Amino acid sequence: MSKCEQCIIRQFNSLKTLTKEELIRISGCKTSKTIKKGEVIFEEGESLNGVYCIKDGICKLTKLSANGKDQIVKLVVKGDLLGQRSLVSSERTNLRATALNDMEICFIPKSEIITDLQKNNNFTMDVLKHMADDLKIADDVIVNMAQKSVRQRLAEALINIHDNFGTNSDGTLSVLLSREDFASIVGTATESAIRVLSQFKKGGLISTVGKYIKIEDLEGLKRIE
Amino acid sequence: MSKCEQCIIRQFNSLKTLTKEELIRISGCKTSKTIKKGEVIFEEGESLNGVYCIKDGICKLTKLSANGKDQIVKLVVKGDLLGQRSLVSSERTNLRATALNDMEICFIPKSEIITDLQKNNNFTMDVLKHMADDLKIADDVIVNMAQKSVRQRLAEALINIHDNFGTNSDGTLSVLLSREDFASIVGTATESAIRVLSQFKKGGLISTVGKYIKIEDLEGLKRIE
DNA sequence: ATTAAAATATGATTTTTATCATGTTTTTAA
DNA sequence: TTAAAAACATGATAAAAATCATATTTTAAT
Repeated sequence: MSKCEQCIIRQFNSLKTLTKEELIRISGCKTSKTIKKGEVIFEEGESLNGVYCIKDGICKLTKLSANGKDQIVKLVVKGDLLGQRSLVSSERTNLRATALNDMEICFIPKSEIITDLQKNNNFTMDVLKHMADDLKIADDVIVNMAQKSVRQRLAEALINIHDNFGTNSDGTLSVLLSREDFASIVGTATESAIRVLSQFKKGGLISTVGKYIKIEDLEGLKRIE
Repeated sequence: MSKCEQCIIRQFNSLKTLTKEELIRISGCKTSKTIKKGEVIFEEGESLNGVYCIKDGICKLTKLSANGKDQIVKLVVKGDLLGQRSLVSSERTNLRATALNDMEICFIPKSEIITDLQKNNNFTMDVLKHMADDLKIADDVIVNMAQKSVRQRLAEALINIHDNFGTNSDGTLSVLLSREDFASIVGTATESAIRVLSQFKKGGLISTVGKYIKIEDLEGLKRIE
């Protein structure tokens, strides 16, 4: 099994603040998992007793609304930590995590990492910093959901995915999402998401390469009213 | 000037985790302010170099959307800390804070409290816990904004205000908001908020006592489709 | 390879919500 | 106290988005 202290991924998240000794201890108690596309990592309402470090792949965090539709709240990618809230509160998760492609993840038991949280203030501060960033982003999402049209939200979703999750060598968005997923990010009906994406394509704002989407006119997308 | 170590308000927020010595030091460098209704405590984009402890009153945290409308992201009341994010990051605020009624607040400089954040792990952990709670609430708001109708969102807003901020002796909601504020919480046009509240009143779900709103049928509000 | 299921697409219609218009009431300030 | 401004109210209309219906295409399973 691979060792945390030799894993590059930790540089991308709060684990980078741990000392070599702490990492070796964590490494000894972590478990690695392979998750297949579509598989659920944890359910809404489940008790998490640890955090996941995403070594590879992407997953969506969703919440089931009263109307029966899933809302995607966040996309979590390679390098991110998953389930940080479980470190702080003993509450159950409020979100479900589902793999969007095949993933490699490591599970670190809460019992082990909580020691670091209590002793290594650098670690706590870094977790806090990430949480503060997430909160700021969440506030922005609230404003967008409340004030912008479906077209605008979808245009922004494309731009966000482009900026935050990168592109393949041919310029297509590396994150592959179904139209239903897009609808679930934007908070609209699947048909509406399909319609708007078709319009974007007709308007030359995006193009498609197989199932992948390529942004052709970033400025145009930003200008959507 | 009043002393933090004798102030009851701190029991409601993370300051409760500070030791008596720490409190005395904080007390020596804090400044008290009176804020009048409608006054802005800080602007979006301002650099905050400290946190505010709300001794009395209520304020709204808003963000200006590209369409020129303000969106209320959170209501902050007596007992809450304001500007915690400034403790963690040196970024500018992403929200504006405006008093909804006359307020008493204390300002604690970042330079002083940051020492505690670095040395007193209980304090850091409590701030972290609050941030995690806020994040969970924000996620719920995102889902509501994305998936629920204006009627539902407004009904929930009333219920939230009732549950979290309490009522006056006659049962009216203690938080007094204009119809524009309600619209800004729910993310709708002011006219729509007025219309829906009128419907709720006609339907016997709420009543009004002067400018105050009273919930008459809590279960009915919860049943709104 | 063939069929079933899932995902994508698009039209027609209805519902929801925003916008515009205008009037009334309440609050504020001179 | 009175005029002006702000807040509240409501109707008419337009725009946005959801829903329903029905194809078509793609993917998965036998």
